Amino acid sequence: MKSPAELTETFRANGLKVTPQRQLLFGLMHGNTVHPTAEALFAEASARMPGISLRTVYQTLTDLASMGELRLIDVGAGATRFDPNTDDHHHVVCSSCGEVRDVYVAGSDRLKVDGLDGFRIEEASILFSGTCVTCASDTVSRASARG
Amino acid sequence: MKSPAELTETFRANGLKVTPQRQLLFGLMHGNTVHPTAEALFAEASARMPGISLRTVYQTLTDLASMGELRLIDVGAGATRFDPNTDDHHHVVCSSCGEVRDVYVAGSDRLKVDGLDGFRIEEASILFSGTCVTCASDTVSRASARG
DNA sequence: TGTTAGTTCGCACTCTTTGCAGATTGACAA
DNA sequence: TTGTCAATCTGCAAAGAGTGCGAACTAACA
Repeated sequence: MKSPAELTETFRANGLKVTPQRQLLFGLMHGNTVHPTAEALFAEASARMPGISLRTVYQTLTDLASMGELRLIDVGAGATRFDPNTDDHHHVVCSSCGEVRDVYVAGSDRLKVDGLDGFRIEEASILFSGTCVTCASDTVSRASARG
Repeated sequence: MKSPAELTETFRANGLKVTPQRQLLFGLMHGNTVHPTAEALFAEASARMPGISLRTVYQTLTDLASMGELRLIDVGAGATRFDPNTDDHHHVVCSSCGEVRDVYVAGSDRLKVDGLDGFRIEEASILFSGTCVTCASDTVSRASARG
């Protein structure tokens, strides 16, 4: 995702207005690596700008996504996550706490895929799921506490 | 997924009852390759057994999934799809019509993944998306009809 | 400073899925 | 065949995540 200043330019260039709400969201998303949900972002935004609406958060996030500045991630559980990292990458999600991290995969061009008959592929996304370090050690702690 | 007869055994062995509703659903899912949604399955089931409830369809599908007889697929658009194919495979979805097909991927063991620090990976799923043959030719037809 | 098109906000509403509870019915024993 | 009892079914309410809409508001530019 571009910087807040660059986004300001881009929005104006596209005939879109740059409102305080949007500037706040640009700032909250820039460099953000936690892959927040719209609700989470709304909570952060509300703390800084009481009265901002969830509707506006969704609106702005959708605008950014359609401009290619943001990627929507569906980890298959609950709400959509938003990712300002537009590099070619994939994700890993903790099935226990829901944490999402970016992962970089090399060698995917050498995969042999059978069954794509006729499909014109536009995208391939890999989602790893498992248990993060924190949740893994929590499990260990609880186990030893128990027994 | 096991055959309806085998599932009948398995269910009883697990203390679960085998009702007409369940038998119908076993039959509808066995060998099913269209990756139906719960709604779609409910429609098919209703045609054969008027009065069956959507709640029961969800219930049975969930039971089958937790027994490992069915896989839940989230193609990131609308409802969950159900897949009786329990082989190690992945999926491709048509972003135009929503059709889902199974694909088999070889070489995924040789992928180099960076960023999994500490995660204990339990699963990796690959989702391809693009345009299926039917939708691709439809687009062509419309284009030539227009021009 | 005025004009106007783009925004914001709140609310109603859709869609998918789940919780609940009373009525029903498989499964097994007698 | 009948009885018993836990498992199941159904319908309805409700939760979670978004989206459509319209009135009020406000950037952006002349």
